Amino acid sequence: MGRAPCCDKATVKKGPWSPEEDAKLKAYIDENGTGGNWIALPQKIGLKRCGKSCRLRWLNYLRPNIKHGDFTEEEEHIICSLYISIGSRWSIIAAQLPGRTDNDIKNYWNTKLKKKLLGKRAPSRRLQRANQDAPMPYSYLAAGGGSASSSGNASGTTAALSSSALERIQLHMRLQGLYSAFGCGASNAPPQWPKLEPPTDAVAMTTVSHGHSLAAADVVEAEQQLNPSAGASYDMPVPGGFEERSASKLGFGSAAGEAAGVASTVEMSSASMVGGGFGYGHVDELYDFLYSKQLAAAGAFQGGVPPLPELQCPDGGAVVGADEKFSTWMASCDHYVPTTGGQQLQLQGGNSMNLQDFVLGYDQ
DNA sequence: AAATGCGACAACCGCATTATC
DNA sequence: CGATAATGCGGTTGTCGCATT
Repeated sequence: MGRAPCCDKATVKKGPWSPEEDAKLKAYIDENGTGGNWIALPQKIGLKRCGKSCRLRWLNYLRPNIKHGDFTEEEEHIICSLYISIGSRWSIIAAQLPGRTDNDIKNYWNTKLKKKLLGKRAPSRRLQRANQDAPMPYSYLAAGGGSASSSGNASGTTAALSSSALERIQLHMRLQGLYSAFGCGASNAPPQWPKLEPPTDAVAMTTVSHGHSLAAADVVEAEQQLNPSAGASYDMPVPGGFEERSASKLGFGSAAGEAAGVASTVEMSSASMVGGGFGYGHVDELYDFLYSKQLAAAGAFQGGVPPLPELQCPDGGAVVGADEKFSTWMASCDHYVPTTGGQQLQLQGGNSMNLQDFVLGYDQ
């Protein structure tokens, strides 16, 4: 039983849009708006296009005030910070970058930023297609993985792990490697994850006291997927940039930071931006990492990878694991207080975040 | 000069969610 | 309140152009 198609694929044109089609669509929407019905729109203006295709074309290309290319360092900064924090929620990330579309950001991440941060070239798509007989997540391949595992059926289970989660683990570990190199790890003063603040107002996004937050949540996911019977350690290839330690053993099964008696928490900050700079807390290291200012000197990635504590609600209650758990927590935990102007997340220290800040402005 | 590899971007596909009847 | 339609979203694929062999 297949899903009913949204349009008649036999009569609908596919592929790149012509300037004439663009002009028709833009002229109509400029004059009449979308009319609230994308499905009917192409028929109204005589376009042989699927309504979804029209919508996508409008949102990603024709809509006013769209910026293409030339991401600024600040934008990269925001993308990386948010990706580490929330994963591939491209629409949410896009909402923090006026004029950018989720598609643009997604493409930019996949083609540039990911390589910049993970430090390895992605195999070409052709190569990936050629290797389809032995499916393996890209990020795992990029990590040089696939050769050794003590978890038995690891190749199969690893293949099931989302690449987003693995990438975030990699980013997490790279940053932790940096922190170790800077001596943060040895001082029992865990570094903070980036504190993101939207560029336009005083509302902040995420930071995590005692660090390690949401990316660590992916470790929980990885742990569960690699071995449902928790408590074990896993041989796992160390991701990009760590190739020289590719046989390192990572102890994912130590109930993470709990062993250290550290309850990681999510907190949000309402600290305002200062003088055009980002109020990113300890994100300087991330910034330097992004722009390779300290990589060469780091002598980095020695001393092992610190434990990765799980993420908890501010009350120490629900442990936040994978993306889904984060969503669930965001939606359900009692720090999430409805207000008349939209949802508001109550944060540690009395700060708060209006969730409507994440509303996309597509129709403006 | 032709073939191949690769990066970048646009567009498509299908599932999830939301709105409407 | 359930069914259906519309929309939103993220992952994936197609295509083009440049670089390299």
